[in-house]
Amino acid sequence: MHSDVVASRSAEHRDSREPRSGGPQLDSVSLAIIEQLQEDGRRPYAAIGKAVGLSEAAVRQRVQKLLDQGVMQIVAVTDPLTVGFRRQAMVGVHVEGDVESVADALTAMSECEYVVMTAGSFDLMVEIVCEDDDHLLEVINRRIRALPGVRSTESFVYLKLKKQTYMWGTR
Amino acid sequence: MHSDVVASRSAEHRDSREPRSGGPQLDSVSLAIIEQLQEDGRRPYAAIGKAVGLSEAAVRQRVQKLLDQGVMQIVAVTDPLTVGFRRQAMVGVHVEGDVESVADALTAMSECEYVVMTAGSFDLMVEIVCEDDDHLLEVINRRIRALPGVRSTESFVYLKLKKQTYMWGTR
DNA sequence: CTGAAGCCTGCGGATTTCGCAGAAGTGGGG
DNA sequence: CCCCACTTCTGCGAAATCCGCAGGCTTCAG
Repeated sequence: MHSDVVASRSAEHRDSREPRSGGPQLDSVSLAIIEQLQEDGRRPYAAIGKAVGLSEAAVRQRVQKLLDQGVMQIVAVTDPLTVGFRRQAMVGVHVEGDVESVADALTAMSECEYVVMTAGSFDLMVEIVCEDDDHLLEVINRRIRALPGVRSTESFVYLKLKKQTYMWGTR
Repeated sequence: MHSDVVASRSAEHRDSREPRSGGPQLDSVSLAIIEQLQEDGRRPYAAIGKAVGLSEAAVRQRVQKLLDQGVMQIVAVTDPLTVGFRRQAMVGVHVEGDVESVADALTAMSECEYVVMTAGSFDLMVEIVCEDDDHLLEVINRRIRALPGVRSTESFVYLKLKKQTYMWGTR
């Protein structure tokens, strides 16, 4: 019974990967629980309960619900460079026509780790994670620029990742 | 079996919070462990061990080391909009002089969630997470632009976050 | 009033985590 | 070649944690 994650997947077909914008309102207790797990994703439920004033079982139920609803995920995050992805880039995209459909196409590409619709001189910004220069070139020039609706792109190749945190709410 | 542990010689202890670029080489077993934890950050060590062919204690030691070295962190990640941060933006920064010192100053700001040095028309790209428009304005116009070395900035306010994954290596 | 739904608590058993001691492999000096 | 220092893996109890379940409390609608 290790993978209790499987259970939640079948219940609702909503893809938990896809962040929605107007999610359910969270009360201050759930917020406090999230803060605890942002500090340490493996913190025991009992310790969290002590911090937020709830029983261990209550914390467990709330965490499970937050995971099922896709409000948060508990995962390992790494510096991609240390795990073998040597080229990363932020790509700004100019779109003509339907921005959302282009965004969906980019979302479907596994090399696109981060896709966001923006206001400003770009319509979309996309973070790309690749293994090497050839891979990066292929993704940007052959795949992204080939998408219908993409007028032009501008690339910003990563030289050095300086900061990467997940501490919203703990300040 | 687990023969090729060519990795991790000199145990140079660096600042664990600051992601470095050329971190220690990871062998395939550590990579497999990370993949497991990218799927579920709370997966038990025994289950991971079964998946990668190691004992529970060995997995535990390796995970602890990866955390200590700052190669990965296990955290809860959320869609900021659902936890009360209503304004986000990517900011491109043009720098004159020492880019690294500007990057350090940005890294020190709690509203900057992501800081990366880039090649391209921007020297730095920064992701900002704020509570509202006033807060965003204050950060960009009063704090970032006031930094010595910052020549100009260009902002891309987030309209909709379409994708946010942490599944490098699992594709 | 009554039933359903949502959330919390307490509790016991199964599971996991934790610390430690020992074995096994590696890489120099002497 | 032997020995030592260092690293990493394994095995194993003891302690802590996780998990499912039954029950209590409150809210809300009929």
